[in-house]
Amino acid sequence: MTKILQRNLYREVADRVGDLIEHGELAPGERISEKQLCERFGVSRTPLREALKVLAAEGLIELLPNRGARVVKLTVKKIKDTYDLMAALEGLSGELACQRISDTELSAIRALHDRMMGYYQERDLAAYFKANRQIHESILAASDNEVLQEMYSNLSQRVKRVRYSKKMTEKFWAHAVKDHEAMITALEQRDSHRLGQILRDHLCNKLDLATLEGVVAFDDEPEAANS
Amino acid sequence: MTKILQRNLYREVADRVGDLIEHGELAPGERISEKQLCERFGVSRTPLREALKVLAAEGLIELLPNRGARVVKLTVKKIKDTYDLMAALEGLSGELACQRISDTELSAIRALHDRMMGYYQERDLAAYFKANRQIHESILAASDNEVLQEMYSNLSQRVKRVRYSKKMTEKFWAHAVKDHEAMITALEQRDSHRLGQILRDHLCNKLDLATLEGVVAFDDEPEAANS
DNA sequence: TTCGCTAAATTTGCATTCATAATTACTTTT
DNA sequence: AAAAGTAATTATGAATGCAAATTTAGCGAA
Repeated sequence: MTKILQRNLYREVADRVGDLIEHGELAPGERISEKQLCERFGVSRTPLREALKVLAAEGLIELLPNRGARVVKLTVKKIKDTYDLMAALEGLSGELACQRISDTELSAIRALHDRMMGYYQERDLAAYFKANRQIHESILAASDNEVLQEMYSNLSQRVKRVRYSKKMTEKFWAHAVKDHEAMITALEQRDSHRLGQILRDHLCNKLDLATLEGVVAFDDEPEAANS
Repeated sequence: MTKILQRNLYREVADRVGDLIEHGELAPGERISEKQLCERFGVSRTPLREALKVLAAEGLIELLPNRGARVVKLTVKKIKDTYDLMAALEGLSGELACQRISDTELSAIRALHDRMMGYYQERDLAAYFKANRQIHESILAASDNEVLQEMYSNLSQRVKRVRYSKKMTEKFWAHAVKDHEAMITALEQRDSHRLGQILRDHLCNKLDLATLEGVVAFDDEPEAANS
């Protein structure tokens, strides 16, 4: 039962503008020219403006009345706040997953976990990351809470463009692996409280503030919106 | 520093359509006629359609391609899921508030709490509810996490139209009051873990599934979206 | 009567056009 | 030359118009 995906022009445009933001082609704080984007995508202003409204509601851009759209500037605080939230949501997903997960879902996650451990042994970082992502997504899916999933993916979208240095240290990696061992144990024991705790802490580790400082432009006041 | 509030037609329309949904004037699952709403508000289709896009992004309505907009049907499961999420967010707000709250904010909440207890003694339900809401909002504000606040108010919007019977029983009320006593204690002790726990459990109590069953129409499949 | 097909009417999606606000460029004044 | 005020330009906000899809109504056959 896959979600019905609507292919409207405005949705298409919103996705593509989102990509531009993610890949930094639209700079943070930069004023988004409607005309320019219209020409780029070959659409009229109507669907483009609808797309901008949606992106604003999703938190990727902000709309200043009569003054156009701007890409939201990600400050360190904003990223930190978003990660705090995502950690809480991951925690909840773990708790719910423990209560609701089916045996087939569980064994699928176990298989993913074992595969991932193999990748760790081989030091195959790319494969490890992929399996890792799949595990977290599977737990989220097993939580069987659509609102939660929707909100998580929205938050994830917002910080997607932050690409902190991916040079995982050995120590860091070992720690993450240890987390995952504890995770699968808690999940198989249906220890919801414990899995929740692990997942909350686990995500916090992912956000290394030190590396972050260099990536995000400035942490000054978001905008001098008032005249 | 109040948020700059944009007064665009589309935002105005979105708010008013939101009100219509909240007050049940637009029935769940009902097809929303663009023309009808345009005439009602005296605006053209452009801002109305933009408003619908935003409302869809906010989760109040859903847009079917070429088939118009529908008010999202709230099933018992969806409401339950939303409350689970809100509970997690309230918990997080408590944890963060403990870490970040200032003394002046704290004493303001203490004052609110004491006032609320007075209303409880007098059995002034309306005043009690108002103070209660203010306390929760204050904690949320003290958490100093804008993303969290935004998400919480969005979720709260979604379930606003669910008005379960407000006949608070004595026992129930006493329990809530007890929760609040524990809350203010934990907050003053800056016991973040404990306050988080209390807030998570507290909200769960608010959602009485028994009373809910009668209010929400049906809990059948959300929609037969596929042909 | 019920089912299926076809055509009219309605509704949605998008482009274009008009009005208004903001920005830029230019002129004038000190 | 710098600052300030004004006109020209550009961008945004909203309304209208047109094409395509969907829904509704009407008709005929089983």
